[in-house]
Amino acid sequence: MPELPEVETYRRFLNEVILHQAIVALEVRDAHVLGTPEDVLRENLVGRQVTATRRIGKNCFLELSSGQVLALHFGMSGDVGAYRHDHDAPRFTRVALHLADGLRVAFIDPRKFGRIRLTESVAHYQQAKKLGPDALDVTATQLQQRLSPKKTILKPLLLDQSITAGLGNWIVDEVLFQAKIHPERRANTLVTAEFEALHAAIQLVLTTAISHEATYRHFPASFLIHARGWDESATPGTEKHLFCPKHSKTKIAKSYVGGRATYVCPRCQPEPVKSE
DNA sequence: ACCCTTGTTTATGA
DNA sequence: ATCATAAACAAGGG
Repeated sequence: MPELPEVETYRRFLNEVILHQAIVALEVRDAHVLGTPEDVLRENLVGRQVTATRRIGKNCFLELSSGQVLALHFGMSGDVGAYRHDHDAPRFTRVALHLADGLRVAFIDPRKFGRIRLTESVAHYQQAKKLGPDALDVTATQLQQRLSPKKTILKPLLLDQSITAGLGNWIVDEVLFQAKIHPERRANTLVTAEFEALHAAIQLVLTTAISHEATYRHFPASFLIHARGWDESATPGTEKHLFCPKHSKTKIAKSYVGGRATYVCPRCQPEPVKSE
């Protein structure tokens, strides 16, 4: 689930539990999630402390007292947790930082697409990974500048972390629904008012999601996410509320855009005409 | 047993 | 150079 709102929620959690405390041990339960060799990581972590936390898009950073930075990416299924006793370690804990006061901070990742690596600075990492401006910082003008030269369809561009960092699959669908723009519109056909609507929708969706700590069930009824069928009966074909939150008679359409599952209200988000 | 999945990287071909 | 597509990564859960 980790898109920007989840990662921001993780960052705030880490900021609460880990700041200004000596790291006394690095426990590696599965080295697969390490993007830096275990011994190098241990050398740079043990005896140091985290002085600040940062986030760009879906990446979380722990700034260390050594000046180095620990970069966390959560892949498809990453999470964080804290525990005190070994037998209380969350299931799928892959790595844990042991703190001076006995608390252990867990990097949890069932599917192991996440990575923990050391980097010299946040700026260096941002450049190396080609991350664009964070989705919460990007302005309507910047969006227009970055998107309008492109003739390709909008949704894959919004998922592209080098254009703007932090938007994932469901958020893009939610943003486009709130902005009333079809995901297959060509980016160069959007008018200024639509870039402004896009920007407003990004702000709305991200701030709403963060304020609910990314718990989907608590999102407003006006959100498309409730039509994705993630709740209760998630068996394909048996999804429950498949109707538009604004047009209770209009069924939400599911398709694949850029190879990703995509949900659209055909009435709120009219399909582009062929000439576009 | 089969199909789906929130992300990113890489290969391949147009 | 740009773009589209698919596969790969790994594994849980329906």
